[in-house]
Amino acid sequence: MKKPNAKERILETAGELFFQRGYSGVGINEIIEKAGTAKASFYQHFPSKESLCEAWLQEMHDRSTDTHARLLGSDLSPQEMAAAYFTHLADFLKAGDFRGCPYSNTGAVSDENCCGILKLIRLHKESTRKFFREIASLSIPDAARAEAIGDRLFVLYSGATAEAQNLKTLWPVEIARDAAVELLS
Amino acid sequence: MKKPNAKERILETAGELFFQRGYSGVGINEIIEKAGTAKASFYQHFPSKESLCEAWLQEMHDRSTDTHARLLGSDLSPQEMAAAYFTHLADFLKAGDFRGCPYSNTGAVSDENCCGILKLIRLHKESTRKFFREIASLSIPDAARAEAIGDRLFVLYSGATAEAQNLKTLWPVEIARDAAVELLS
Amino acid sequence: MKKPNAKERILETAGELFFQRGYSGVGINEIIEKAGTAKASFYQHFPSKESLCEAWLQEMHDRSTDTHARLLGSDLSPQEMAAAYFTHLADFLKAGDFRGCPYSNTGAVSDENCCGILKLIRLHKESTRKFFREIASLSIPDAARAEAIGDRLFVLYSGATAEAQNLKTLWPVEIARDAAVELLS
Amino acid sequence: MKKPNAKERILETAGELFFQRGYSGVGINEIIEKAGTAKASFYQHFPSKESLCEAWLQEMHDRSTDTHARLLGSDLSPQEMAAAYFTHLADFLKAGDFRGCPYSNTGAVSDENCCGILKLIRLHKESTRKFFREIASLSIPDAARAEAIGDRLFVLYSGATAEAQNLKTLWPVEIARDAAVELLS
DNA sequence: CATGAATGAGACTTCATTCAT
DNA sequence: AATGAATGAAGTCTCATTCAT
Repeated sequence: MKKPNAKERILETAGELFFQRGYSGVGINEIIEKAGTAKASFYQHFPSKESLCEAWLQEMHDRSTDTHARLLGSDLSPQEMAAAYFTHLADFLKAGDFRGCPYSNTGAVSDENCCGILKLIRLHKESTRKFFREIASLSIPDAARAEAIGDRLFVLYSGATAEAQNLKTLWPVEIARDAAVELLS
Repeated sequence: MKKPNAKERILETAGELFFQRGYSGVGINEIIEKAGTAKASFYQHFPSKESLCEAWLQEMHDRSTDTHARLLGSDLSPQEMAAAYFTHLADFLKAGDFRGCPYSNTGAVSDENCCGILKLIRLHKESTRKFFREIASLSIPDAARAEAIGDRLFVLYSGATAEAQNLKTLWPVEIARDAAVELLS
Repeated sequence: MKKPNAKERILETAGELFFQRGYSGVGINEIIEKAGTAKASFYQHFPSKESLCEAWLQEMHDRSTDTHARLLGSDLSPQEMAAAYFTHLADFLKAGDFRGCPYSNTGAVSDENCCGILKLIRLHKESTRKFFREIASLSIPDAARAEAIGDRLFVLYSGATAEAQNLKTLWPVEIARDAAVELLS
Repeated sequence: MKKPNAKERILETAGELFFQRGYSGVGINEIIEKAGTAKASFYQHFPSKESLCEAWLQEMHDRSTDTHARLLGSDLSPQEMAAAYFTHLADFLKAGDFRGCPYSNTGAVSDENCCGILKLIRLHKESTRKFFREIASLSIPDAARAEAIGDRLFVLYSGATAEAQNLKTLWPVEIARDAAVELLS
């Protein structure tokens, strides 16, 4: 009755469930049941539900860091980079039933006690902000203006994600993409 | 020890708690305790926790409708209207410990079963979107372009609120305000 | 499926179980099962397992206070009082399968976090000590000597209870009773 | 990172923890963590937590047997022996944060299933009783009376230890020592 | 001889809700 | 209209133990 790789199965299962229904909407019981693990096996690998959430956020952050680097390392123009990113965002949202940004959603149910979680959320958000600033700096010579435009892209990105979730539609992403392309012209 | 207006006290108490800690982070027990009501009195006035949430969202929506009408009825220029709105948003966020948008936060923990809640969220969001479109239409003659710019303002507003919550800072709001003023020039 | 008087049944059931197997050896699940209550019913009446323990200790303390008062108010001689008390102790231990002193047993598994429990234990022990001092003062004119003898009776009583538990025998109680009578002569 | 003498380290660590917080208050996980051993290494040396407890009690019993023999073999008078023993007890209790008698504390959380543990407790208690009887026999010619007085010393010793633990004070030990000296005069 | 992953059972506590009065 | 007691289900987490390597 022993099954190996419990940790991986738990992390993968939890990732899906947290994404679909939110950190507070998913219990340990459901996670371990769907992962086919015993409760104690879970706590062997993760000291708490909170730490599981942190592992999930960290894993996604690593992946998004890769995506950012790949885009910035491509031979696309800044506008094309932004457009590609928003297109990728639209695909992601559509595929995920418009569940929005996992970081923002998690932050919505985390109080100041969850400092590990909150730190990861801020880390990811600042990292994404930096990504947009770098794109902006590629097409805008003035450094200060480039930073401001980068931040504007970041805010558009965040709003597009949030409202696509709230309204279950993709038009906010399209609006944001158009605005981004305009800002980078 | 009889206290009148139990329903109002419950609604007010729940509003504060839901706002501060999120719908899923507050239990009925805490609400009735802080409101000074009995368990069964609560269920006399609200058939479920969900319906209490709906009443809260509805109440806030009514207030924001008033705010929108007052702004649109003022003699401010479109840019001034937008600027005033974002300034008001900054004040609201600062006063509320950067808890962000109650609607988005509630949506983050509601699944498709909570259709009443989701409907109110969409109602409010569409109403806010319409508010920004009306502002845009005041300064942009072309109707289609005005709608697009209004939507852009709406997305900026949403992103500013979300990231102010995530990063516990006001710069996203300032970025959004600057962008809004620029778009309306 | 509703049953009234849950609190009383819980307290009675818990008392028996705590006494028989110790505070740490009995779980909430067993208590509520034997009491025929739902788990949430338990927590309606007692905020925690610890507070249930406190209620149990308090209840026993009240009973022992009555016993002390009744003995001291009787027309027995001091020696007869002490003898009666140790006889009563022997009966109690025999009836209870030699489980010893509930207070000492509970103290053996309570750390400094359980300050409410520890306070009740000390309260009861000091109260019992006072009871023995009062008996001693009835037959010993010198106040200081009476207090010392009273304390000696108290220590004998405690040791008799403890070793009757450890050795599952009554001779320690008989030894203590003989010593007590001798000390009061 | 290999560490030798895993068994000894486990026994030593467990001894400290069992003494400080009681048998039921310490888990295997904490023991092996503090001892720096792996779970399975523990079960290689001890078939169960219960058997670890037995090893601990046995070890302490051996040490106390030595102490008894050394005292009885000394050239002290019976009164001096008793006084020295109670002084040693006071030092032990003060040093150990008034945790009382490990045997009695362990017995308080052991039911009839733990027959190995209970047997060791009885063994140790009878051995201590015998020690006091031997002291008494040194100063009391009549054999029967010596045995009774020895038992009385034993009960005083037990009560002093128990109440020093309950009340976190040393006066019960002093009372018992005074009584012991008086009984041996 | 040593290890770390896996486990079933159970720990204490809280959830939103309903009942009888 | 108002109440406090009662509830089933679920919450997070820990227990002593065993397994394959």
